[in-house]
Amino acid sequence: MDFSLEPRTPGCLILTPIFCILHMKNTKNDLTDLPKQYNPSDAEDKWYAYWEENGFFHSEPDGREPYTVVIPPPNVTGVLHMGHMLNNTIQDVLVRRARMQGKNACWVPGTDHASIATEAKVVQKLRKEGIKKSDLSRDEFLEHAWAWTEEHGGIILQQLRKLGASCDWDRTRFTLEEELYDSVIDCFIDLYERGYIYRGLRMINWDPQAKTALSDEEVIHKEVQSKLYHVEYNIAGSDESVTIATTRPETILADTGVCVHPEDERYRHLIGKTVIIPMVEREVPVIADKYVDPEYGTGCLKVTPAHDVNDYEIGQRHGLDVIDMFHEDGTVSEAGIFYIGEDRFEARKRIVKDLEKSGQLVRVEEIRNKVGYSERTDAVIEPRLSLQWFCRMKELAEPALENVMNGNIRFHPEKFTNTYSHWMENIRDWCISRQLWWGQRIPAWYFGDGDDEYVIAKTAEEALRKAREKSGRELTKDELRQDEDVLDTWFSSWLWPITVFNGMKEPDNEEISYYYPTQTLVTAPEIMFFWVARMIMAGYAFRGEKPFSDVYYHGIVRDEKRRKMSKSLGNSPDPLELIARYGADGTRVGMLFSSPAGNDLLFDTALCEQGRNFSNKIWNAFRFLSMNMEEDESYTPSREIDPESLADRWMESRLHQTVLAMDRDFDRYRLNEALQKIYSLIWDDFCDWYIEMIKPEEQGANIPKQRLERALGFFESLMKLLHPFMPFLTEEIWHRIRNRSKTDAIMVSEWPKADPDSVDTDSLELFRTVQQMVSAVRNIQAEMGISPKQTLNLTLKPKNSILADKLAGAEWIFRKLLPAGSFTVDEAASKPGAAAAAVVDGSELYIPLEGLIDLEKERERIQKEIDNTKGFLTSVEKKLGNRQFTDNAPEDVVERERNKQSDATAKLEKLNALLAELGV
RNA sequence: GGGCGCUUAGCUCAGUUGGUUCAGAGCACCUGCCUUACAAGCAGGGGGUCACAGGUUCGAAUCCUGUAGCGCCCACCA
Repeated sequence: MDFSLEPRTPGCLILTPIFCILHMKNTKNDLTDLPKQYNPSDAEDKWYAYWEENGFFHSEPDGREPYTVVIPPPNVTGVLHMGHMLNNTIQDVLVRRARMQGKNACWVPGTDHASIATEAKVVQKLRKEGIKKSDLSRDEFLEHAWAWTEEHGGIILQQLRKLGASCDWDRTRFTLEEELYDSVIDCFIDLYERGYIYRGLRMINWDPQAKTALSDEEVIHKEVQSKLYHVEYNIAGSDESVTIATTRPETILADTGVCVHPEDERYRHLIGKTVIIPMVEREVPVIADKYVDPEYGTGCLKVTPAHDVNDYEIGQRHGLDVIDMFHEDGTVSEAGIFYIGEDRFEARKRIVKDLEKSGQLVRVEEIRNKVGYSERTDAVIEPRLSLQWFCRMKELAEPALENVMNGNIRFHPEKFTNTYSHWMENIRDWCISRQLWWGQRIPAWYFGDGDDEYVIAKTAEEALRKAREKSGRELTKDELRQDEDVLDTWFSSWLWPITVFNGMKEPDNEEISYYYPTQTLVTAPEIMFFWVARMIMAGYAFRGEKPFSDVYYHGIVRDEKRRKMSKSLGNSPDPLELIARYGADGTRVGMLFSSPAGNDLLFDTALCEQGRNFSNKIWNAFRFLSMNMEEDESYTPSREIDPESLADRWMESRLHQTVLAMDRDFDRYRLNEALQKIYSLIWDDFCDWYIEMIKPEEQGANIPKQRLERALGFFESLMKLLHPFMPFLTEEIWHRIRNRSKTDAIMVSEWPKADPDSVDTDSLELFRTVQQMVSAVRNIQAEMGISPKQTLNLTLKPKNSILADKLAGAEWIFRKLLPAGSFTVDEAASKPGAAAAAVVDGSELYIPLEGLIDLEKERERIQKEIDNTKGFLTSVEKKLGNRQFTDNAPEDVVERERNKQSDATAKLEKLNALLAELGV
């Protein structure tokens, strides 16, 4: 195996390796170099190349705490779809944040050889070229497969770069590369020696299209409309007959018995007699077994041990013959006697006709039943008796179950532990051999005439030695035959967190010791059994330790109609087109906005649009700040706030508040909530209020230098908090805000520290009052139809003197946000005649509107307020009037209600007074 | 057949320990604004019996029981 995953770069994906440090232009109001709209594609390739060139993605073991994530390896020949987009966006957000927190973040990328899927694709491709797989030798076929893999392999990894994935590309692995291949073989041998792996004749799930055995997990049961055929079987040596119901009449040809319930009076007399199978005229015994449900069908069961799991078991119990009537491709074999060479479903049609002709088809009933389909080929699964390799699971499952149930491994959302435990408690042996060529070949070597004698060995040499030892014969190399089959893909994937660090071959190497156990696995619940559960088992089996601490299950990406996005439906947007249209950042935000853990994502491009708009908002916020820079002046963003400025104190508090909340969200894997918080902080708080407040007093003037530097300081922190979600834009802004050294990237900057002491609740509260007052004025402007430019004289009547001082100090804010002519704060103010008024938080505000006011409208406004307040007050008073409440509720709750009551009462009084002044 | 989950504004969904205007957010919608960062924008606004029926409690979107509808997982009923 000499396959290197050197990324092959398709033309459309060439990354621009050109990088130049951007210098901020301090050209006042010269916006020629800053377009009004943010253009993501310019920035994205540039910054990705920058990150890669500076080795920011690469991790080496060191003294820091590791944060390791292994990618769920996509199929090597796959292309990026929306599911990958979501999966990898989430991983990237987690990894980027961990990196900024100072952890040694290591995200290991790679691809999966996807045995059955890839082989199917290669077979299909060869068929188009007129080559049948059966015409090729194993080696010839593998050559084609490798060629295909090299041609298509790694495209998906290139595409992940477009998304911004901060994978450690130096660590890219492939499940079929030599080291991993070897590890899988070692694993097989080890489990064999420990007694977990055995070879046996079992009823397995056969895929007649792929011509291979499958595990139980690869069978999908679907409910379908079927026909239940009632067929008459004659009793030998009598005129009597029994009617038997079956959904698969073609298998009549392989019947070797008829079974009834031992206590079924209708059929008791038949037990021990002989029945003649229709068509083939074979005489088979009538047996009794409690398995039969007398209520179902006719209460009489035909037994086909070779083609049904239950029938096989019944056959075993009663010593029935086993007649296998199908070839491996599902066509009828010689053993079927009739319809030889016909497909199973064709044979079914024909036998129904023939039975009808012979008068043995009694009736046909429409029913709904479950039929198993191959997960990969969608072929109807044929239960088939076959010699396969199995892995015994019960003991392996024990620690895997225990450590999830006791919280050592946490699932997010937690509800999936139920599904997991249910499966683990009922786990069955795993069929691990596949009749394919693309995969790790089973290291079993047969000698002698049959398949009974074999040894397990890694190499032919070793096998020969062992075989000689075991047989006591001087065997030659030619007498050894290696098993033709390969291992289930998942038999290599379950080692992924170990083998990417070479932990099978060198269990104590520095890397595995440092990076393992990994931290978070991000995947879909669909593959919980295929992969997650098995990785946990392998973790304990081979390292005595969990493979990861947390599993984040995300949902399926669906379209607006809740249909799963798929190629065949054609309802899946091309991720690269989305990135081209909305930017990688916009697309990432769109994916995360509506995607709490565990929930399906109803994808809508409107969400990406929102993400793109957000990019533009940030871009323009930066554009505005840069407009205010003096030419030839250098600016150093500052996190020293002006303690005199309410705007600064408030913004500082909001920042710390948000960091605290985001950290909590991240700890609980609520990524969308963390995103929404930083989104709102930037848009609603920083842009809509903070920037508005620091705008220059006069047109044409610039924001004073220190104030601008503080704004830039805030902006930098905001960009850091946003970086895990929108890596490209934030990096772009980061470098534009100030000239930086080549290695000073936001992606390796420090995540803001959450400090509860920096949350100044007084300032938050005061600013909230100011906001409400400003909004009240704006409401009056809107409702009265007053132009926002119309100068207003503003009088505030605060509820107390402390607030009076504070509001007086905030005059500049009111003036900045409102077209205030005069501004008065007076505890003893009385309302001017023709004025609009509002009550905010116990304080009043008046706007004289001589000539502008519509008294009737104003009355309506006030009356509406009164009605609302009254409603609120009565509900509070009702509560307080209830003795049960005041006696039983905690003191502070009652106290709160009392406060509400007095506040509302006061407000109501004021409003009534205002209304009275307006006259009736 | 067994298990798990969901039902909150037109749509998609938050709502943690039952108690702060808790009935919210985004989108959509309505009104007014091209206010020199941003119309991909700004300001203002309307909209919900929290699926239904009971119960526990001073108090329920939140806890319990039942009903209906929907979804998912598991299972060998011909």
